[in-house]
Amino acid sequence: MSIQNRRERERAERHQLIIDAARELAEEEGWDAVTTRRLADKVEYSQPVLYSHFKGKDAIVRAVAIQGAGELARQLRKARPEKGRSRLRAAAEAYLKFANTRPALYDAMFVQRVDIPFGTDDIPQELRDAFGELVAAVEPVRGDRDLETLTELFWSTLHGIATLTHGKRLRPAHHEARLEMALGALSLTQQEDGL
Amino acid sequence: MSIQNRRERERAERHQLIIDAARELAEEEGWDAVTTRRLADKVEYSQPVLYSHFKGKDAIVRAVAIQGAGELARQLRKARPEKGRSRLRAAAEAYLKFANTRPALYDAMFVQRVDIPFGTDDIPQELRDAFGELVAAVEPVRGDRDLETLTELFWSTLHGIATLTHGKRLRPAHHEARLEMALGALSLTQQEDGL
DNA sequence: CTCGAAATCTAGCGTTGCTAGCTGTTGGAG
DNA sequence: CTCCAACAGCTAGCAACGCTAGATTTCGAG
Repeated sequence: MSIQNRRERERAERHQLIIDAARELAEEEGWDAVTTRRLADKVEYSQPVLYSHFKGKDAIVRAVAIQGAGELARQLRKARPEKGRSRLRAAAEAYLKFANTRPALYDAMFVQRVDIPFGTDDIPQELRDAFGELVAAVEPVRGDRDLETLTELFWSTLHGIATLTHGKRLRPAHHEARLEMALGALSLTQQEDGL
Repeated sequence: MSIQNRRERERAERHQLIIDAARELAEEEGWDAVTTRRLADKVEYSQPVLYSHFKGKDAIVRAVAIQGAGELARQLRKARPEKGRSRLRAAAEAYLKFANTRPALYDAMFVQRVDIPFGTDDIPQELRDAFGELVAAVEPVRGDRDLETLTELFWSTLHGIATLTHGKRLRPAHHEARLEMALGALSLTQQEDGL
């Protein structure tokens, strides 16, 4: 039985090795550089080994994305406001910092057509966790608005800023002012209906 | 001289033919289906002809994207509020409708790594126009906030909603409520500083 | 030591974006 | 009217891609 165990352990290690190699390659040179040949080279196995671990290249990207969501959740969890600042701001800054410092990872998670199950039941726990952190950050400013809807709006705003910034479509110098304005808009004062 | 002219005219027509074919193919089957071979087939020329018009496939996508921006600008311009509703809402609805009904076009414009000049001088006029329409829609609710920054925030929010919706990451049933909430947050009431 | 199964690799398929170089057409010079 | 240079367009092919069939090596069980 212990031989079986060793084999399984080695297999799991290699599984993770592939994921790590893919992420590193993507972060260093972008996803275009992540070809099955280069990836196989990097882990020092031949191409078909990749396919004994993952159904295809997409599945590798998906695995990287899911672990990336775990990392994002961790970053959000440990983001606590300095005194005199809101939790909402701390979460927003942590989110945007993540998107900015790990653009390839962020791409795999939320930009590339990667079809992680989202709408349905089996959403990966990592994604639930990350969204949960956003919910917690939004809660103090919800007023009488629907919490989940407000979180989706918060997320959409952050995602929009992150992707447009990454595509150089927003003026970098105004990043702070934009964030300030976004937080101001989302946080305070209930509005009357029917504009 | 008229022979020269005829040649140039025919060339320009074929140029547009290629762009249209690429857009149609992308809208019908997604950008993955837009290969140089299929595109050449569709316009009934051989592959190398494409390269006498465009530097490469990227340049074709870019051309489609820029014309798409023109289309978006037109949609925004003709979006006028029904009575009792804000211009901001009319613009937001037109923007999201565009993103939703022409997802491939929207992808080429704002999602794919397509590197249209943005930050610098020579931004295509079509993009300036589209952004200008957003500015105009935001103006009535600016309060004393910076107009361009507020427009960037408005755009970011719309872009975030559009892309996350397309990726099935937001609950479709709550689309209306989310938009309502977004408009409410962006429109009214100046907030005090320093959260 | 031998054997069979499991693990791993070599080699190759079909498709991609792109290009070198041949071929047939055509408009202007003589 | 003839010729020919210039050019438009095509055929064919390259290197790199994701992926896989089938040969080969490895290694524990008997």
